[in-house]
Amino acid sequence: MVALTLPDGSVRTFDKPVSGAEFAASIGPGLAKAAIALIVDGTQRDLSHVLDRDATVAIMTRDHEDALDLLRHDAAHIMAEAVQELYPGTQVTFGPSIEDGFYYDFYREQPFTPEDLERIEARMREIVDRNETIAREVWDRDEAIRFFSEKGERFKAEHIETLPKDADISIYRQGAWLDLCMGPHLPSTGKLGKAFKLMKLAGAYWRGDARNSQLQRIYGTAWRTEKELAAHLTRLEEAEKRDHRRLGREMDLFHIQEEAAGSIFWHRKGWTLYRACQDYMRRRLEAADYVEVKTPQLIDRALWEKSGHWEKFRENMFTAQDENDKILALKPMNCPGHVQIFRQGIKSYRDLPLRMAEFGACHRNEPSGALHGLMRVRAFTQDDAHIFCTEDQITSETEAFCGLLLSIYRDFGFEDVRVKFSDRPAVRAGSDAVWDKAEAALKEATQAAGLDYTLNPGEGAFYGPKLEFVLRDTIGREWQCGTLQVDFVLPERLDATYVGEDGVKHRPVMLHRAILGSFERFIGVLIEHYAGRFPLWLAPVQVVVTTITSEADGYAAEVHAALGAAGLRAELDVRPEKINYKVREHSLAKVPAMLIVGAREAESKSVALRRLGGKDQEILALDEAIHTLTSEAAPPDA
RNA sequence: GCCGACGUAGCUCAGGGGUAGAGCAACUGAUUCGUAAUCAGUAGGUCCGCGGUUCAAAUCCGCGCGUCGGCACCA
Repeated sequence: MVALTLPDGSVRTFDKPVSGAEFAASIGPGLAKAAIALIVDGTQRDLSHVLDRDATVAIMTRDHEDALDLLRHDAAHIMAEAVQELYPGTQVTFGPSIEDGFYYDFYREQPFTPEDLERIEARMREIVDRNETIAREVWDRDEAIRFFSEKGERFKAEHIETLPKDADISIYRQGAWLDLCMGPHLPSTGKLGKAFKLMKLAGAYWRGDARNSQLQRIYGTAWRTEKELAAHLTRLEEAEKRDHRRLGREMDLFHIQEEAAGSIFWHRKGWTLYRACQDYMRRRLEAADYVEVKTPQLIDRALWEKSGHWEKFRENMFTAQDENDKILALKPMNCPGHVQIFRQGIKSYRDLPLRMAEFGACHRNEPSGALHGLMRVRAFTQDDAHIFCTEDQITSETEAFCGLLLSIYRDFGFEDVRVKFSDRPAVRAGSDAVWDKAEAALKEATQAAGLDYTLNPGEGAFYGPKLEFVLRDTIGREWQCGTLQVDFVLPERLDATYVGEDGVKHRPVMLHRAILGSFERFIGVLIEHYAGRFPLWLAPVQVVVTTITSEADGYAAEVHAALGAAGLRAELDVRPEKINYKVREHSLAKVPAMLIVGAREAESKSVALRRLGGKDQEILALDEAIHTLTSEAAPPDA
């Protein structure tokens, strides 16, 4: 007797073991047809899995929340089958399901081309039409290794060797093709359906290690229905429209050119946005009792040797030589400079915590393949600060920092913040006792600030644990911006001390912290988050005054002057164009507000206020319009 | 840095061994118009750079640079 409990609590009993497919059929023919897998006591199984003991069993259909993963994983297998049919000699490696789709990494001497992708996709559709049965087999380990080795599948053979000795070696066979895989899988290839598409070719390394073989990765996307697929493709187009590189050009914010790869040419409008952010940050830091400093760009190699950067970070540092061949490095970080300021004069415990901020322009020689618009650059300015404090102050300083960070993110329109906590790495400086203390302090402070965190075990810096703050934007993408790192090492290396209450010299702890991260990156995130439609306080041009007829030109100039006097960033457009044309142009330029004036407005000293994207307009007295706009344009901390 | 693709007018892109092409933008002129494209005309090019092959190279080949998509990297 086998008693199987369904999720609704009902129990069905059978005289002898039944397969999942038979179990589904016993419930109903519709379910038998829709079933794609089982969940037995919480574990996913193939539909062919034999239920031979009492269990709780759910039948998974395509509508189940985990079904997409299964479909995508099968899509990866079907792609691998198609590739090996079309290109014999290609070796398979791994092919998992990922967010929005799947990929499979292949080893093949000859590169795949975009045309190959079309052929592969067409073959995949044939395999779906063939509706091959997918069957699980359990093989003997040595036999499996021998089989794959003889086939020339050296990556698979190597992989089996690294599996635990007691692991089941399961093989999935579909038609004439087979692959080593944990499963589970769909009952047949036809169940995948048609809602998939191969997307792009990319390089990847075997086991993710740059020292290993270079593999060719093919990415695809797969969905339950063709409608979902179409929606996904539309989402990608939308994301492309808000790409900060595209908007940066369209909105005349900045550009990059090859003579300065990785550095930004900020145009007038982009620089206005940048300054709005920087002015805001400066006010917030001042209000939070930070002091602002400025340290040198070029510093002698000797200091970087002392700080440890020369040893740990040399690869990423730009250097210059003076006339005596002395080597200077462009600073990649501000910390050593800040310690030099701290060391001037004698510091007492009464000076702590000392919060030293700098809008520090840093240069790092990032690998060429890493550069990406504003998001990954070689020259950037951090909203950097170092808090010199005692060990006892770590908790309160961290808590205050988290509060400040959340408030600032909220002002910029980000409510959704995730925290990653990275604890001690294998190779580290400092005693376990100090690490215990620092890790505990960080955790405590994070919780006190009301933040949840996920653990990144062993990912801390060699000099201390760290927190990383990740923003989620309007379309759900995540961006790492803020960071807080506890550092016991640098104060020691660069000999920073303070005199304690006991009259004896002590080492301060340094907290490295940034909220926006770099202005470049953060502005990139802002552009994409708002799709260029900035709130008034950030918009480079806040309002355009424009005319319906040239009769109103004189009045429009008065309005423009009044806006300027009220501190608004206003432009005047008196070109003799149709109003439709001008509205369209300024709308495309994403100017948040337009004041449109014609003969009527000139007569009554009023304006027609039109909001970006708005359907209609509001007729207001000029004073009233200025009042409305100036109050909206006030930065959130004002 | 690695793999692949790409680099032609301000932008988006076509072309391809023998006067360099379109749309939009720009400029000039006309149009005075009520909320997302008025009409006509004009001008615009080191076809990424450097070498090579060729009677002839934007086109073919080599090297370099850059960009894009991934991977690796992100102290």
